[in-house]
This record gives sequence, structure tokens and C-alpha cells, in this order.
Amino acid sequence: MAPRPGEDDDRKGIARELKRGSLELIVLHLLSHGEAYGYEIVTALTERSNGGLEVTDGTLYPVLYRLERAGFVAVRWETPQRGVPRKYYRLTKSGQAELARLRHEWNTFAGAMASLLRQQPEIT
Amino acid sequence: MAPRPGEDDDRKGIARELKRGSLELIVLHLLSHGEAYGYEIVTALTERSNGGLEVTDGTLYPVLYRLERAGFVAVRWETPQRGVPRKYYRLTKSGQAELARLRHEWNTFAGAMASLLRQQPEIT
DNA sequence: ACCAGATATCTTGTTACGCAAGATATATGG
DNA sequence: CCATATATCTTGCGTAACAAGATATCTGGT
Repeated sequence: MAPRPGEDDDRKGIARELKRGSLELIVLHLLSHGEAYGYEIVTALTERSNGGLEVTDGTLYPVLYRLERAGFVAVRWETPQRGVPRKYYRLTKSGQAELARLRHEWNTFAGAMASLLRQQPEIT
Repeated sequence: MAPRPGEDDDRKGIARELKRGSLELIVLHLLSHGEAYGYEIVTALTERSNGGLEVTDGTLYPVLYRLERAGFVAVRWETPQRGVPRKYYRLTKSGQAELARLRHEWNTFAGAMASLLRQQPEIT
């Protein structure tokens, strides 16, 4: 994928760090409805999250590899008459369980953050 | 600080990764009401977040150092007649600005996650 | 016919950060 | 007098996001 044109790379920000640990949840969620191939996921995330959850292919492919290696997704190659071969991923049974687990962990974490940021920080 | 006794270290989970990038926000938020020292923050987080945002001292001190080095917090040593010397941290002006920025970035990210997880993942 | 660009995958190296583990020092209670 | 609580700091490990580069196929324009 071509790197985004000039746009605003001013802040390398903490967005990169925030994504840590949430990407697997994101990918598993996206696969929970049906199969998809890597490049498709990259473009879908770029378009559908308004830049909030953008991912480069150099980031996504290792994620998919990790998920496959862990048995959470299964793979199918498809080589159409015309076009580049695509590698389709789909959730496995244990992938669905993992999705539920990650979803729960995310909710716990995000809930704790929300709760903390809401209260007046009276440390003492 | 002594490492927690046996308890449940079964899942090293993704909690570690999720904390990435959010710790600075957490600390700046905790300091936004008044000053505090490191050990105090560690125990406060352990008690007040029900394990959701626990942090060890080996994690927190480098965070504080980073924040100090960036000029977001200022430091004051206090050596009471009795007791171990304490290093008190307080927000600076630019620390307040940074807090606002991080808060905004967190809201954007958490919002994008919530939005994504809410929708049916119709990739195509 | 050719070449730029889109489509599609994979790999290597860099960087940053959370954390375990260990070190140090002072006060307190049995 | 010694274990425990309080308080700080440091080193090394593992991991994951990403930039950058490589490769290959198809499409569109001139």
C-alpha cells in the first residue's frame, strides 16, 4: 500500500501505543461476520474508522500471522483467473472464544479508564 | 514494592499492552488535582481501579521520569523528620495542556473502538 | 508496446514501553 | 535485632506497531 500522501504526519502521537493489544480484537471482530483478506482489512479500517484505527499492511500481516499461528483464524488461498492471489482468513471456534475474551478484557479496561477519568482525582 | 503473592498470575493477558500509551494520561490526570509522590500513586491505582489499572513501581518511576524530562511535571523533594524522603510531583502549565491533549486522543481512540465494536462487521 | 499505478503479499530492522527482578535506604514493631 | 513497611531507582527482557523495501500480477493511458 502506498503511504498516505503528505497530509498530517506532524504528531506521531500516542495513537501508535494505544493500538497495542487492541489490534487482535479489531481483526477478530472484523472477521466475525465472514471471511476477508488482508489488504481488504487494511482498506476497510482506513475508510471506516476515520483514521482513528488506521493500520498499515506491514502491521496487519504480522497480526494475521500471529492469529493463524495461535489457531484463532484459518486460511484459504484463492487464485482468481484475473488478479493477484488472495489469502482469505476466517474465524475458528477457538477464535470466537478468543474474540469474546478480548472483548471482555477491552470492556474492563475501557471501563476502568472511563471511571478513573470521570472522578475528581483526590489521591490522598 | 513486594510483588503480589501467589494470587492469580495465570493470565499475563493483553492488559499489559492495553496500558501502553494510557499510563501518561492516567498519571497526569491523577496529578491534576494536587501533588503526589510515586509510591502514593502506585497504591492509589492498585486500590482505586480494582486491578484494572494496576501498575508496579518499576513501571511508574520511568513514566514519572519521562514526564519530568518532557517538562509536564515538576518535582519537589520532601524529607520529613521521620520517614523516607518523598519526591512530590505536580503538573506544570504545559503538563495541563498535555493532559488535555492526551484526554482528547484517548476519547477519539476509545470512541473509534466503541463504534467499531458496535457495528455489524460487514467488510465488503 | 510500454510504463505508471493499483492490487496483493511478505520480511527486516527500529523503537518504545510495561514489567519482573534486584538494589538501596530509613523507620517501626515485636 | 530483625522482619516488614515505606520509598526510590536501575537493568534487562519481550513484544508489538511501523517504516521501508522487496516481489508479483493486473489495468489504464499514451
